[in-house]
Amino acid sequence: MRVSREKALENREQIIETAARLLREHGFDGIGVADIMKAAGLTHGGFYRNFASKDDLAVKASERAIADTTALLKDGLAQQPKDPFRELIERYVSSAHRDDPGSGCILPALAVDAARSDDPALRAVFVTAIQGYLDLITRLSSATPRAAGSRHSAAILSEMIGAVILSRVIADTPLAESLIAAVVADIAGPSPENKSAEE
Amino acid sequence: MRVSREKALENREQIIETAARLLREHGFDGIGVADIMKAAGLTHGGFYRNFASKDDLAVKASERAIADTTALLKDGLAQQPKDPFRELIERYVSSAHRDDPGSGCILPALAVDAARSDDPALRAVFVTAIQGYLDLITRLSSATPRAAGSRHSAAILSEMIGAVILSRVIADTPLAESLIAAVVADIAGPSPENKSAEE
DNA sequence: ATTGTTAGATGATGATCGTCATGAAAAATG
DNA sequence: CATTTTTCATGACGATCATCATCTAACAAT
Repeated sequence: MRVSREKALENREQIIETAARLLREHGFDGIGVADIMKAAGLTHGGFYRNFASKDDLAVKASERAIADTTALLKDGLAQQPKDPFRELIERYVSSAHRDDPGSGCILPALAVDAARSDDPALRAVFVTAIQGYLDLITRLSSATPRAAGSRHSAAILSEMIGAVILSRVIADTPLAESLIAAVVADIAGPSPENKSAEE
Repeated sequence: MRVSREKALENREQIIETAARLLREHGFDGIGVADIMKAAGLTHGGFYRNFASKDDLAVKASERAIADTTALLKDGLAQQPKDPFRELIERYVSSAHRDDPGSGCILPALAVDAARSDDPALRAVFVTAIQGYLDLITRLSSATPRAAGSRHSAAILSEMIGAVILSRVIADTPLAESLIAAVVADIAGPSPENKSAEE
């Protein structure tokens, strides 16, 4: 059957949004087209009118995921104008991010899958995302009077991503919380709240 | 047909070794039982006489991968008794490791896949591997008179893993080599060869 | 030498995969 | 109102998936 022009566009957005979440949760090879369509409230029939292939959807869903998390991050950092760098680290390396890969950064969720892919369009999306993060970190860390300012942004980003990935593996062990705390302190220094209590 | 008792054991080892490589290269969901068996020089028929399931093979292959890389690493570090910590970092965060996931550490290759799994046995293998690395880093970094000695091992391991993953995504871009160099310098300090030239 | 055991090849299972042809039905256009 | 256009559902395509039953031939034990 047919549907209004705006409803069709809404459906397409819904597919991309749903795929952005499910792909991050299950990986590129861990979820199928039919399941994505069903989760989006449609059947698998209309898929190939909207997308050329599953790879094509993966590209668009990854771009969407980046746009969504970037917007969310921008709002979050604006709320903490005093120390946006620390805010970035505390949001990124956190149990909340660890427990919700479906709405988190694509790098810890899908970068390994992207690295295995031979689709240049997909890889390009991830390269762009990495460069965006490197720019952001360079900007925020250099503006802050901390040891992090002297570190290369690539070193900081590597540590952030590795920490989220490791924390997801050990999510249900005693190690989990201490790893997050250790990495946040390593990158952003001891937390200001505890600092007064220490001295 | 049947095969000698030692040949059968040899075949089983071959399956595990082949799976250890292919799973690291393609991910748990990226390679099938039939392809693994074929690459091991067998047909898919005899698989379930050796392993209870594909997950069971994944556990045994992951354990094997850890044992192999640990042995390789131990040999490598023994060759550099003066500065084993730097040797560890330079071997781990390297273009060689980036370009050969099939015989590299399972953490950058499969930790994301393991985090998605609900098989407790598989997750346990990875948790053990992480703890092993944390112990190794603690041991080596504290014995070395460097800034790394004051960093938490979890922070260093996160940075190592994140760097390898990122370098695999950007493998064919100009960024690739500079990221590796930046992270090695960040963890282990400026390389000794260049140090004399700098000053 | 005979016989029982068993490793692995053959082949089939149902499920799921990505992809696409067709049809129906409603929106868009005249 | 009539006609054309287009979106999505139905359903099927062949390929591949993990898993297993069966068979056979050669090793192992007698």
